[in-house]
Amino acid sequence: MKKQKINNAQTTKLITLNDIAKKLGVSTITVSKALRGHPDISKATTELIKKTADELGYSPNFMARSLAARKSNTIGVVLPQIDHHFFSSIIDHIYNIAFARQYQVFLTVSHENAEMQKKQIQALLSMRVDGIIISVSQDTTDFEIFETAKKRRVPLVFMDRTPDLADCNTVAVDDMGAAYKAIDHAIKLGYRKIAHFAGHTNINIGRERMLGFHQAMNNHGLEVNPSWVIEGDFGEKSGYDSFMQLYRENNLPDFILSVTYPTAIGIYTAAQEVGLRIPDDIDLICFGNSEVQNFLSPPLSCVNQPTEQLAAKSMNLLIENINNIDNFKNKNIVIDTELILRGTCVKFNRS
Amino acid sequence: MKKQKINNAQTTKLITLNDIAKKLGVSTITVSKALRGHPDISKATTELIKKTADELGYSPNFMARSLAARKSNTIGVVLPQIDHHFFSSIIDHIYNIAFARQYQVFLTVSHENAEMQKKQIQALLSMRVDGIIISVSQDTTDFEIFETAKKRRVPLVFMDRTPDLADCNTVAVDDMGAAYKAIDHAIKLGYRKIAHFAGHTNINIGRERMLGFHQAMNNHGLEVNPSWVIEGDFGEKSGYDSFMQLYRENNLPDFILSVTYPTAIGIYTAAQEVGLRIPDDIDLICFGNSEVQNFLSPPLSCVNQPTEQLAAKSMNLLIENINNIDNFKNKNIVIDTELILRGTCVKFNRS
DNA sequence: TTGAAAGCGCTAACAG
DNA sequence: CTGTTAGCGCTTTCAA
Repeated sequence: MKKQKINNAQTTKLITLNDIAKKLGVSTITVSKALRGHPDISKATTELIKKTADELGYSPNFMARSLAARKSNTIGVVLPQIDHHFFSSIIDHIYNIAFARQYQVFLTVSHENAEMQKKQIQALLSMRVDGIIISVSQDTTDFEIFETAKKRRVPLVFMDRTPDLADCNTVAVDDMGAAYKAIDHAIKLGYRKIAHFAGHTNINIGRERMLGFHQAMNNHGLEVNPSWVIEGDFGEKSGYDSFMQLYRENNLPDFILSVTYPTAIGIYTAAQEVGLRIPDDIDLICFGNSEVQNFLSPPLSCVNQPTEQLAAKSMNLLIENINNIDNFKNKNIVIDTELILRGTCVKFNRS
Repeated sequence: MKKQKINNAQTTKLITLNDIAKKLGVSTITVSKALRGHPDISKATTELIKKTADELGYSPNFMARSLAARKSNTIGVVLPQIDHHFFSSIIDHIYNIAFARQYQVFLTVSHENAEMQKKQIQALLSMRVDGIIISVSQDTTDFEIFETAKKRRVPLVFMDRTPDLADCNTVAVDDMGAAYKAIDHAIKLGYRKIAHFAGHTNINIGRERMLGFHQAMNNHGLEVNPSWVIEGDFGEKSGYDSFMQLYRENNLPDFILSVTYPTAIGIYTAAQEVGLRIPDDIDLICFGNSEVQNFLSPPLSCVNQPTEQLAAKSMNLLIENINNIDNFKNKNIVIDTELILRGTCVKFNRS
């Protein structure tokens, strides 16, 4: 007695190349080639195969394809945050470019946590991404995982936030120059009691901004008051806390260079809370632009970090590297910035 | 003469299960099991294998694993935008939950374009994701691709923005109730000349908000002025344009229910441009909360849409469905909202 | 222009 | 507790 094979509901089998091949009486490989538009196959056959595939609702299996081809056409992106205009704008552009260039992108968010970041890079390597764009988490001190990627010959591009690593691809903003510009501007306005709410200085952006700050002060012959240089992180709370600390010490400056836009928001919150007016009682400027800054009270001036350029140059660099793994020479790209002046940092308000 | 195999630099071969197996003199499958912590394998062997894998720098091949296991442990997420607090906050929570539940997530952004959205869903199906969470693009009118996913037995959860589709999983906010609450509040404040800058009404959120608006007006015996109900999209420009249109017609209302936060920003821009003050000359409230609304001038009141709940309930529902594909009954989950009152929509400003 | 052979790296099912 | 067999769906040689 023959056993009847029950084609139960669970097994709604997906159409494979083979199914199409059988139905058409050709070989699997012919179908494979036709579907990819390979010139080997005659136009007529290609047409027929494509049509049949459509009718059957064929959907190529990405896993199988990548496995066999040893290429995933996928890039990984590791960002420290996503719910922050700077990064969401960047990722937005990255998706666009990737789409145009036929790449899939795997985005992961480390939440400023180096442990997570490491796991995520491992996962990305595990998915055999062709390359990775990464903006490192603020607490990154261990670079081993980057070396691992390198050893595996998976190209890396560090974007905006780069580690202290010799010979790697970087695409960053001229942070030092930008900080210099901002402080220079403030001093020319008349400010003298100038503070810097800095981020982590183990990350390039924190360090560079700090350097630019000091350089501008020096060049103008101004001393830096150490209690006005506060290292924190890049978040809102950090801005709030730093402000409050100085307020309690009755040691508030006239002007603050805020290391990020969220930090500036923290300063706004704190100032509002203690009844101090911006820019009259205390003035500031921050790094990072976003549309809503126009509608803050007062509109917040900033150093613009061009997200589209960051995204585009990072992608180009990465793809360039992917297409030439063997003798690629790492590049370090620096992008210029400009001051965007709105309601803060535009005039000296103390008499 | 024997040919010498040259192990050139290009071929930095990745370690495979087999390599580990050979080195240890065990079988591939033993290694496979050990690495996955399968109870079949003795503790000692497992330890040894894990150690060796580490030393060799083994990284499992996700493609091969998924292909063989017929399960990718990956979910797809399709969002209409990302550079917008509402969505970036949601995706943030989704990543967190996915990580905790051992899922990889593939995020795609449709940019409010149904064509793109379709391609992206196809790509996701091609990657054999286990399920998809989607917030549909504003111009979605064709639901075929959703049916396709259904046919392929890939569970779908529509989040926040849901299509007119019978029998599907949805997680949404009580938009009608929220709009009602907002308008009810405005009317009680004393407003009578009330407008609604609506989004696309082919999408549930646009339609529901519109319904709530009308219902509240009706219940208070107020007539709706048709020229004050403007359908547009969910973006900033739409808010700006609608405002300007009414301004030019000299037909401005007292109060606007703005369909999203970006639309409200558009209204702020327009008002500023023509020298009208909010909330004194014209008042408003919008859907969607974000921290910065506190710092707008004036602070913008809103209907809060709890992003964490949206993310969590969507993920739970999806995973529940994935784990029980066969006899899962679709669910429709509705989340309550609340008014967050700040500097707008708090008092009637006309005499 | 088409196809056959071989294998990508892994795992399920079962046998020992 | 360990291993064998078979195959996931596709593509890359290379031969016909």
